[in-house]
Amino acid sequence: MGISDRKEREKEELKATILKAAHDLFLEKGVDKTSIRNIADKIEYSPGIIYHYFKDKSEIFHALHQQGFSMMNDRMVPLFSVSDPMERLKAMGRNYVDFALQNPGMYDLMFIKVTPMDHIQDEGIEKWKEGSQTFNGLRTTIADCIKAGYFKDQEVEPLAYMVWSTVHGLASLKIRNRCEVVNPDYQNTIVEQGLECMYDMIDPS
Amino acid sequence: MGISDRKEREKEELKATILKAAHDLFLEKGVDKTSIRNIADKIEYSPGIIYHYFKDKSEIFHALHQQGFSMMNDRMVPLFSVSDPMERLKAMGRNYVDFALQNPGMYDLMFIKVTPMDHIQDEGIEKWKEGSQTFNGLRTTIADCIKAGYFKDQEVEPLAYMVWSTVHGLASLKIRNRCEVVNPDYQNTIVEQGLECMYDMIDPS
DNA sequence: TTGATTTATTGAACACTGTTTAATTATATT
DNA sequence: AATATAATTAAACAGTGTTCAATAAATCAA
Repeated sequence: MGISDRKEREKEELKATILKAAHDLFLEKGVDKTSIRNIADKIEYSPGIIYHYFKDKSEIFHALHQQGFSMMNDRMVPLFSVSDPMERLKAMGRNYVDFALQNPGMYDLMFIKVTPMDHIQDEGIEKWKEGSQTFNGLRTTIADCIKAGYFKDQEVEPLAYMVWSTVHGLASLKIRNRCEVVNPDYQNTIVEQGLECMYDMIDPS
Repeated sequence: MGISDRKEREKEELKATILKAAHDLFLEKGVDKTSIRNIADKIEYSPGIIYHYFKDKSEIFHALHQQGFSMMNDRMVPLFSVSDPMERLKAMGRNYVDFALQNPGMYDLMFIKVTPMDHIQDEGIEKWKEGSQTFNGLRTTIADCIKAGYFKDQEVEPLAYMVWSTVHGLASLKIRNRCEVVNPDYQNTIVEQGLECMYDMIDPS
């Protein structure tokens, strides 16, 4: 049975090669401008081969989408060693924004692009597991904050969604070039300052 | 000179017809799935004609982009009759989110899609006028809030960007289907509740 | 009204896209 | 070595944005 094992392994290898090429290409040129033929050229195979490893283009994007969440989770996990929940919440916020600005292509796919969510719904992937996991980290931290006496009279779920919305807004408006309306003196630091501003709102000292 | 006037008028008419067709089509099918040929079919002209009225596809999107801002401004202007600045700020927030959820296609083009901003930068349209105007309304209102004693020790610009980010986040995560991670009991009302939650943060009563 | 000129419009072409499929090559099994 | 299975390709299809020479229509000058 060693042969079929090796074949299985080789299949996985080519699949990984395709994913890596796709990843590199769309970090370099953007998701929209990366074509199947571009990927095929990069790995020096014919375009058709890709359809033996992925159902369609959106399945490739979905795979990268998952990789992105695993990257983000890897960065979030260490923060759970921060015992003060408010400090942890702030650290998560900064971490989120930093991730977005350092990996705009990935962030785009994870939180802005339509495609990967379409795929999730089409395939009936009922629970968007990676996303739920990340959101749950936020939910838990906010629940901890409430237990610690912060956010009087607030519910966890709307609060978590609002905090997420704020950091997503800060990052995505920047990524999608909507910050031109901001006073030029603030352009370079506006995301950072906006984040600090959120800190002051959720934790008036 | 009446003839050239009429020709000018007819040219404007066809240009408006193209824009209307484009507008209808992309509200119906989405921006990405609306092609030049679709628009040409709808107005019963050949595809080539569109390039006599618009430089390229992104110029059409930019024109609709501007229409969107004029729609939004029309909804914002009346709010300046609200004299209490905090009440006005809250009303602007609700108005913004409502606009986004009622016109997701337009909102997409105005604040999420890459294309129209690309065009603005390529063409050297130095000051994104429509956007600046809308943002300035927010800036003014927040400055009024500070004068009225709200937001102690905060700067206008970061605060305005943060508030904008929050409402943009609330709306865009919903529009781009990222709310599936939210507890199903809250799904339908999460944007509304998130907004209320923001109200409590900026105006702790 | 005719002929010349300008303008509006078309249709075909180009290079690209995602995707499918029959044919081909390579590998594994008997 | 012959057969069966799997991997890979090349070609095709229908679509995309865009350009451009050819045509049709409208205007101008005589």
